[in-house]
Amino acid sequence: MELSDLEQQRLEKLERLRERGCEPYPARTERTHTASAAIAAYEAGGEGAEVVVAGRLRSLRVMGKSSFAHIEDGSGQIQLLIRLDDLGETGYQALKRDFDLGDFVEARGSLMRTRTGEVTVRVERLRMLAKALTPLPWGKVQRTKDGEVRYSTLTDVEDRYRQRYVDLAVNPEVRELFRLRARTVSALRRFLDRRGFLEVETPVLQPLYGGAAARPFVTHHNQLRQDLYLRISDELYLKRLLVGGYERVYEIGRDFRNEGVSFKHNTEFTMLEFYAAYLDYQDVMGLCEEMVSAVAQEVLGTTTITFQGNQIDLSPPWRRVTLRDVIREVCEIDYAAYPSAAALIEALRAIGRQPEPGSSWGKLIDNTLLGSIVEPTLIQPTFVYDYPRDISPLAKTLPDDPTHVERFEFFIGGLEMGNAFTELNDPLDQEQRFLEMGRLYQADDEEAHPMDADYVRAMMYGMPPNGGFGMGIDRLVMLLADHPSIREVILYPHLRPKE
RNA sequence: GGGCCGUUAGCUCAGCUUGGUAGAGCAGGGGCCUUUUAAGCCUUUGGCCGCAGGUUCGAAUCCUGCACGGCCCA
Repeated sequence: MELSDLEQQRLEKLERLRERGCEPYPARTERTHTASAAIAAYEAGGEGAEVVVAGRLRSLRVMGKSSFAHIEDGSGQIQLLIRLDDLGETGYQALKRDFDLGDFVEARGSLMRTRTGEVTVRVERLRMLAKALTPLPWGKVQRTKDGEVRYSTLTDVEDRYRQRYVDLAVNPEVRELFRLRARTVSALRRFLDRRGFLEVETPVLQPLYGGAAARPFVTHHNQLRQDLYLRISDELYLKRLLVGGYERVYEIGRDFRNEGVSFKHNTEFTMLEFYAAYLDYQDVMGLCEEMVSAVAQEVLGTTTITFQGNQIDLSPPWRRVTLRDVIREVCEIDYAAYPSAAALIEALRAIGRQPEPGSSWGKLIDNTLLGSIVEPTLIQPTFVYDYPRDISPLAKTLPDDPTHVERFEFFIGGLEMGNAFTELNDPLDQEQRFLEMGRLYQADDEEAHPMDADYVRAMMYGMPPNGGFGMGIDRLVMLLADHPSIREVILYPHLRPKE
């Protein structure tokens, strides 16, 4: 391994420690208090109490015969006072020469308060727990009465994503962001668990993909000599469970889509899907707005959030508008007046749009009218409902309009957050839809929904009427954390290999 | 896929317009300093200027291509 000059210097320090009989990577520690627990113990009358704290050396102010340091652990920071008189000549020299910012250390000592009022451990023994050979790119931190100002820390996004551990070590707000993400997921689980949903796990490797319009990744099982797809959604496996007799199921898991990346797309992303027997899509809208606002309340303590400068009110009820009406409202095109792809393309050209050639009527509505034109305007939570039948092969047709289905998507902050239907549970209709999809798409279009004969067979045994729902967790976290990029809220976003 | 921008010390960034031996702050090394907190003072090390070509007596700087990343558009 090639060591930089700075790393070489630290290696020499490590060797000096070893020569003196100090193991730089001991297996065990004797920590008695976290940083915040030690401070709490002092505040509870613990002046002079013995504690052992441990953490990463965050700052070091060495003076001739007395030094101050801060160490940081999972709970926060605490100051250490290290005096020559307390440690002895050898120990104090070691601190000055062989300890660096970034090292994990353990300090035994007594709790006190300094002249400036900060609770501090007066150290009697200082021990290396893990020598850091590579310096962390910390900037200095100036603590002011309103918080802290940080200087020149790691900011390059590429470095931050490629070495997320460094990003986390150095930028506390990034650590906080992923705590928020974890709290979001657990709040979703709690919400669904309380309402009688059963959490299940379905296959990630599937012999047939489905449940969404997307290109899959393909992999291969060697022994079985079988090609498998990484799932693009959980939908078809979850609904089979309703046939099995569960009334409410959900899954939170990773889906994979083999398409371009953007500020709102990562190739693998986390999806929540749930299915509930005896609910229709209007009921699901109610559950959805209740769930999202409950999660915000639990995670942020409020249902009013700010996303990219917009104040957004997540409290129910949310606006409900049909797809046809919202498109008419935003760009004055009534797609019902242009019942063919060719006519719709003309109408789009007339307002200066260049839709992708060869798009079907439904795709023009979904991608161009809704995705490009309407979606960015939907800042406040909005349910857009009743979608064209030919882009929704798994949804039940409207009772009074065979060209549309009982489906909604919902939008917040100009982002598409999720998708839901009154699920189609008529096996013969379902089979027809699969066949239709096959005719509608080119033979080589991988976005076409392949026929899933076993799914139809499951439905033949009887599937209760039900409402289904899917939501991108990453996007919900973007919203709650006010981050405009999906990569910021994924620990290890997909990047091209560097070399 | 297209356009624009970025890539210089471990980190944050100047320098490029107008070509002439590579700069700052922090971090690091040496020294002083027993209640500091961006500690302070003195001193000092550190560079494949993203990669590959081209122009030129001479390129971090001008030109071309490539890589990675960002933003915008499709």
